[in-house]
Amino acid sequence: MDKGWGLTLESSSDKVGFFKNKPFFGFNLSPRLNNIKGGEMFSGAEFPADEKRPGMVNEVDFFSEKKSIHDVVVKKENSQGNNTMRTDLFVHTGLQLVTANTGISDQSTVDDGISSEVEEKRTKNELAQLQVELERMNTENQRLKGMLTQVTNSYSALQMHLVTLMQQQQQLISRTESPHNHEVVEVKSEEKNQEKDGDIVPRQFMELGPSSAKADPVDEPSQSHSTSEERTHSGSPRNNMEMSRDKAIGREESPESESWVPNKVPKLMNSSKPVEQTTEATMRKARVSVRARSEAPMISDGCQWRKYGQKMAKGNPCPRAYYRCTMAVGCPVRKQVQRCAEDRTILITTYEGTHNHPLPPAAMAMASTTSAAANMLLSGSMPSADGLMNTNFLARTILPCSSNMATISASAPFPTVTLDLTQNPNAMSNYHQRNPATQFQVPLPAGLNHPNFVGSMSAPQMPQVLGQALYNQSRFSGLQVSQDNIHHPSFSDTLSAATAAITADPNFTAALAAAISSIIGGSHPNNGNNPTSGPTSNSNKTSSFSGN
DNA sequence: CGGTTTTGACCGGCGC
DNA sequence: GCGCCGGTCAAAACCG
Repeated sequence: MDKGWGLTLESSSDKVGFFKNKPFFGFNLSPRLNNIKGGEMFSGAEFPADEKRPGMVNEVDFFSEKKSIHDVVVKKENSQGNNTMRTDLFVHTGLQLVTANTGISDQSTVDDGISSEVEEKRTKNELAQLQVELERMNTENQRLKGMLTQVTNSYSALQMHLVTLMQQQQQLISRTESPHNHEVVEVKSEEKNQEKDGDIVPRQFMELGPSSAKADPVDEPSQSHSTSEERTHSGSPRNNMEMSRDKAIGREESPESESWVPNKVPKLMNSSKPVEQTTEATMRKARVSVRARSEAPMISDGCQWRKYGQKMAKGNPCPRAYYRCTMAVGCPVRKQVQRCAEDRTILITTYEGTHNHPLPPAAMAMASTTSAAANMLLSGSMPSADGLMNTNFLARTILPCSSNMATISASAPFPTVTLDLTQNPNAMSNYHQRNPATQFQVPLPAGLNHPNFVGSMSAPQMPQVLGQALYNQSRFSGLQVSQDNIHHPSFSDTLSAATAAITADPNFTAALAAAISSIIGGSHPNNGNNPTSGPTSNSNKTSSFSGN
């Protein structure tokens, strides 16, 4: 049907040149009608000749001799329609006039008479209406997307601001209660004041690593500087890494040491070390771990990663894969991906480091998520015990609906924020009723003498963090899989639902988990490998790693 | 052919 | 000092 129209125009275009570039009814038919694009419609080779005939005949017949009648008919139809119909009529009429003026059409006709013409008209009107409707909805959709982005960002900023203020309040309390924290509190407050001066907006980069503490220039306005700088002083990731390692060992810090510092940071907890350095050590090791239910080998976060290692970790039969960000030369950001030992449907992705390059929007959302989490993790002031209590307190008081989303454990050597997106009684009803505990871990240094560490990511942060994560996930999927829409047809719906849940539904965690599950449940084009598929992929290798 | 993955080797921290 | 372990390297294999 639409092909016929295209051919009609194509035929006319042979004689009426200006028609080729003229937008007209049926030019951008909605996908549900046809995939014909504007250019294709006039390509001439698209359709077999016999397909041209019917539409052409009808159309030409219709316009050839009975312009007056046609007008009457159209008007009659239009009188039943709404505003959209009126628009259609206008366009339509123009087409007819043009076609009629070309004089192409004089192939017998009048046979089917007015009835077929009316039918044809009606169909065209419907199509035109659909097209206009589609365009209108697209426009509306774009507008809403923009609004959502804006609202999300504003919400994030406000949330962070609120949390920061609350933490400051907590710090004051802590200061009065525990005088030995005095020094730390002051330092932290200073940092926060700096943030309050305008740095609270969601960062565009993952500031989990050294940069946050060390006047890292890699904040949003100066990303290009940093990138160029990074490129000048490190021709390759290898060089960069070696440099970082040397610095880490020698502790001869310079502001440019933003590259990845392996978690081999030598003992920095000596009492002789200044507080600032201890803080930096903490920042250096700060991690954000995301737990998400996913069948895919790796959740997508908007960045490009290259696998550089895989090992068997003790206590987990699933191998741990190591990835390095390859979006820019020398980007220090790494991540580890591993399946949960208890439930292999859970994928644990741990981010560490700071990007030294601009990120795509989706990755920025994720970066802001992780950065917010890390900031929360690193910006408090309470020592471990207080932090634990306060976090839980906040979780239960401020976000009672998700009270068990905020827990703190002291099992990891580095401060780690764990965003658990697996808790969803609805979406995961089939399995995983066990293990309900670890939603939001803020592991503390085992040594405990980590005066600057603060396990105080407060619960109010969670909606924002999770929302951002979800938002990112959705947007990224939509962006990167642009040619892959078939696989994720419901991203926007998921996003909308999840966003609505975040903002309105007190049980947002359940909705989020469901949304995340649905999003990352499918395969992702980025995931060529299967790093966490368990010991199957390289079981022979496994022995050499675990080896013992 | 260039980029990515695989995988055995290596390194450094840490506990005993 | 030794062994374990986490993390990384880098050559070879693989892939599009």
